Amino acid sequence: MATMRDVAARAGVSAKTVSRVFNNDPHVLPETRSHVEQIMKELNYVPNVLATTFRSGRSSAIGVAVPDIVDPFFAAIARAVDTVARDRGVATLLTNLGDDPGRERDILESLLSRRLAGLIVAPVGVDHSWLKRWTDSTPMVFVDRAPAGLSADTFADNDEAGGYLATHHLIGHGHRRIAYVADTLRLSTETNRLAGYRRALTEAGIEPDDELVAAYVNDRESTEAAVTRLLGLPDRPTAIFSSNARSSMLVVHALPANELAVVGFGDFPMADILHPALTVIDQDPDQIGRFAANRVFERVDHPKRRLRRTTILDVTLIERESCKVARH
Amino acid sequence: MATMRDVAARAGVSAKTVSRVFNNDPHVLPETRSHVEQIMKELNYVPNVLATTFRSGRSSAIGVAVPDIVDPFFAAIARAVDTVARDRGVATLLTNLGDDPGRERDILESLLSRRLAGLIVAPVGVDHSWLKRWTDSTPMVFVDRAPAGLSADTFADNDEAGGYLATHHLIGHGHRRIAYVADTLRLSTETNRLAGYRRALTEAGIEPDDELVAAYVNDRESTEAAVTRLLGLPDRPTAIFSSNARSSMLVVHALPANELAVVGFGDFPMADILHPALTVIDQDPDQIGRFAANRVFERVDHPKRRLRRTTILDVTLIERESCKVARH
DNA sequence: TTGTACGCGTTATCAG
DNA sequence: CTGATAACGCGTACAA
Repeated sequence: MATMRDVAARAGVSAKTVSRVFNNDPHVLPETRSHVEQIMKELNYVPNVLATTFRSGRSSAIGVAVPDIVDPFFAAIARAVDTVARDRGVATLLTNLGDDPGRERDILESLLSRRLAGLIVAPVGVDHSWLKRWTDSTPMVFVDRAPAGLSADTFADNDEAGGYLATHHLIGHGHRRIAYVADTLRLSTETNRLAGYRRALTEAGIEPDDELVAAYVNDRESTEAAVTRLLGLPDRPTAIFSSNARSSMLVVHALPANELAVVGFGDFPMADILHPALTVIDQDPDQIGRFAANRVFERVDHPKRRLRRTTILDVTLIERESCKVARH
Repeated sequence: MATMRDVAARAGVSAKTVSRVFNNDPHVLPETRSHVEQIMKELNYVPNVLATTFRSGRSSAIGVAVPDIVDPFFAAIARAVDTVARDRGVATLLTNLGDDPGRERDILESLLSRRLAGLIVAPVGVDHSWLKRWTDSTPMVFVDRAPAGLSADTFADNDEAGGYLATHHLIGHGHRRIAYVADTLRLSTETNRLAGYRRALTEAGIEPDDELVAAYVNDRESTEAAVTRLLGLPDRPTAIFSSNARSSMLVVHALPANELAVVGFGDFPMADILHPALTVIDQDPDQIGRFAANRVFERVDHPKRRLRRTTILDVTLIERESCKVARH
């Protein structure tokens, strides 16, 4: 591993000159430059990014932290960020937070202590006030969910509107007994979707019924149990609003085909090939990722510029077939 | 951002003592230790990982580079690596390579120049000889595909056996005209699967027919075109072997339901919910990720230990319904 | 145009 | 057990 000094010694110049050549400083004689470049090639010189970052305090990488890389929604956000960052010659470092809120701080702090140029987080924790210490040294952007106990740039979907849209659409198809299926109800995204669901019902003169809300649907057993319970209800539902993609996949799997109408929150690969093809609320993770990445760079380039902190993105309904299943 | 010196000054000790406390060096008086710990808490001291890594040369992070994070196969590998690394208190930095072989080197070199403890790569490039320069400073493990022009630890699936298994299974269901659908034919994984396909045919006394091989199936149009061509053949196929998950999703989408029997290489979410549910060759990405991560740490802990370089993992056939579609 | 001195935050060495 | 000093590789400030 050749260092700058090695190159300098071999080229008969000072380390500083090598540095200048590498950073395209114009104040170098063309002949000196080409000579040094020659030696750099010979020695296969690669600058130690660590030393550069350490010295300058400015890193050329941004971090992305998401609850679960395997979730196509978060994967798509990450890829979009990577695309934007790469255009700028910036590397993207992705990390999995997992679903344990208690670990979030350790993981994020380990990322931050690498002195990244910026950080994009889809949080799982319940408190982010401890991040204040980092906010003036590292631009931070939250996606999917806003932070708790901290004011920061946020790009989130209009979950309430999405919940409303889905439910309203099912009501439009004549349904009045509509079940709500969720994973955890701890996160604000879920509670907002639930609120939208309730608003649509109330607006249509339907009394929300807590018996129709099934939470903690996150694996095959819990889904089977929830579906069985719902179908066994005396006044059983004719439709289901599944509030996240993972639950949607599970519900579609557990439900006898064409038994109930279904609308899911969050599109996923293959949703359009199912029988019946699943009607969904689309979140456009690609857009979220691009916005978040651009915001990070905007904060890097213009630290003082004043910008609206919170951006709520519209969601749209993609109508396919599952919403048209007839009421039994 | 308090530094070690700040803590040292406030605690009335030297920086080295703070360092010792932080690194649990036993040679510190308990009272000194608790006093320093107190101050560290007061000042919210977080060590600068960058400086530590820079100085010591030892990083506490490993890198993972995959062609596409959104592909559930690679995402699962990455998550498995992360799980193993976290148990060891090591952070995982994930990066997207994209499908441009030309960019691979830049991206990997940018990761390596951060002086990671190890690197796990699912390569997309055609030459990796340039990596030799890094191999003695950074343990490297390849997954999914072996490197080209470089000898390194590799955990790959038995692609040839998988291709054979799938084709043999279809032959067992009475098919003799079996099409082979692929994305690129550039990568060794694909050519090995193709070799297995040919071996199964030959072994059954069936002459491989190049007209039945459709390559470059990677988006909706190319898939439509390929399927139309295959179905229009005078002696048209009665079954398809799709050699990767992405092609499988596309083929299943483009094919009229129950028109041809299908077996796909690589399982994916929802494959079991399709109509008919897709029979697949399962690759167990979770196992690959765990193996790769453990190997990295083994190389870190025991640099001199001699280990078998290449590990070929068995694949299995998950029989569902799509292989049973009758011959028309 | 080029070079010298110094420091970023931490750890290794060696002395006390 | 504790501290002073040097060094990791590079960039900044200033001098030549």
